[in-house]
Amino acid sequence: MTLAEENYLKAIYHLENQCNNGVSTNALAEEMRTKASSATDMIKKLAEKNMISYIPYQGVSLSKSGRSYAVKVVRKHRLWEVFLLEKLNFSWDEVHDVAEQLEHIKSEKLTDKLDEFLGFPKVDPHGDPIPDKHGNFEEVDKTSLSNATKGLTYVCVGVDDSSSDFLKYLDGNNISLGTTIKIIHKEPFDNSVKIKFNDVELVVSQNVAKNLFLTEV
Amino acid sequence: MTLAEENYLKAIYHLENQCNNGVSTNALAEEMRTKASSATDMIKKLAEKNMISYIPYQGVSLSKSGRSYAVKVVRKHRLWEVFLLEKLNFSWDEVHDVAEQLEHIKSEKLTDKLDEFLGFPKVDPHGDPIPDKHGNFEEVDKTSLSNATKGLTYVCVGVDDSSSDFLKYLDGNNISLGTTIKIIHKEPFDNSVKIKFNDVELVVSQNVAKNLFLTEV
DNA sequence: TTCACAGTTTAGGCAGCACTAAATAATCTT
DNA sequence: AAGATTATTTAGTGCTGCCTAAACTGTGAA
Repeated sequence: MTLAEENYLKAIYHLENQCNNGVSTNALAEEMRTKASSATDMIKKLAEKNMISYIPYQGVSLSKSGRSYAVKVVRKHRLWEVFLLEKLNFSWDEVHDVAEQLEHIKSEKLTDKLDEFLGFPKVDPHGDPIPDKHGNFEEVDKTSLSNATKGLTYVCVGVDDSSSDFLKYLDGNNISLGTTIKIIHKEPFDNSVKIKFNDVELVVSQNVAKNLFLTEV
Repeated sequence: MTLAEENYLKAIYHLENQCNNGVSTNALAEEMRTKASSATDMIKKLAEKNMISYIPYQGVSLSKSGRSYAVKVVRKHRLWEVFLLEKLNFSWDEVHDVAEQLEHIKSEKLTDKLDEFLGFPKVDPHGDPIPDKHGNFEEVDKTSLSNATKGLTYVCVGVDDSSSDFLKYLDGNNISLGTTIKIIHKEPFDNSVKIKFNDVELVVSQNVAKNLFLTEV
């Protein structure tokens, strides 16, 4: 599998997780920041290799081996993120881009030794679960802050948009994974949410609220 | 710089270190395990980018920026080797291949943080010096076992052939970097050498002797 | 039901990096 | 110094992954 093929597989994997139906060519092209015709080319190659099932004009979905391969790449990505954060003291907004490169290193031994070195972490710095050696992992139970209920208390367990800007925003406001948050008020007008954590109150926009994942305590 | 370009630069760097004159197209092609015509193609590209100076039919040599770039790649390679050996418990015959991949990760921050994490090591598991952030390093003073003098005592400081088989041979005979070796006898007939270390005597072939580097104590 | 349009695929090209075969330059021999 | 040999380069090709432009498919609106 080439680097490009791995990236496409990963993109299909992420898109499948977002909406349960098949992945359209356009959606894939957009995710890959490329053109639909390029996506079609790659789709054919991946279908040829039995990594995806593909009916022209009907989108694609991962095959068993395709999903397994994608999960391996995701596992590597997330392990490297933990390594960068915990061992090399990267900040959580910096880890993603470097992990994008490291995830393509081909050495099962490396991956497993790294996993061991890190103490078999269960989640990455963004709260996403890390598959084990066999590809198994538990999805964390979570809802976005937008869907949280007024008056209840939650713990921050993940972020959806792992863009550097968003993570810096959270850093700047002292929100990190594990922060306990109480929902003070939900403003219907603009869907902003007033929250309270560490004895401070903060109003966050709908955009922020949608990208912050919580679990009720 | 693409992956292929980086590998060519590194190859030119290694060849320049071996013989001081310019690097011939054929030598480069052989080092890269490719054909001379492919080497010529790449030579043109690298010359275009001012990484090497090139006069057709006269071989190539690294420019200032080419050497600087090559040294950066070498630095990364050797740092990753140390990481794999010391942190992930790879054996010294396993580190090379994985480091070949890791050396191409593009992130100066990663390299420098890794260097720091490892405690700014001076040499890699094969005894080769690790350039610092600025590309500076000291060549270790060493002679091969073939050139060692009968009766004198040395310390093993490096290996030339970092092939897995050779390193396994050394492992199997309990020779590692730091081992103190006394030259008992040099056999003129086949250039084999009888050495003594850790109270055991061993006869090693010319091939082994040429690839083992020592420094006198 | 048909038409318009969005979504998708095909056709044809381009750049990177490899290859083979052929041409050319440098060097060695005698 | 000329021919033979070796080293190197050029020409032409294939493969990957991207592109644009054009053709095609499927669907929703009239």
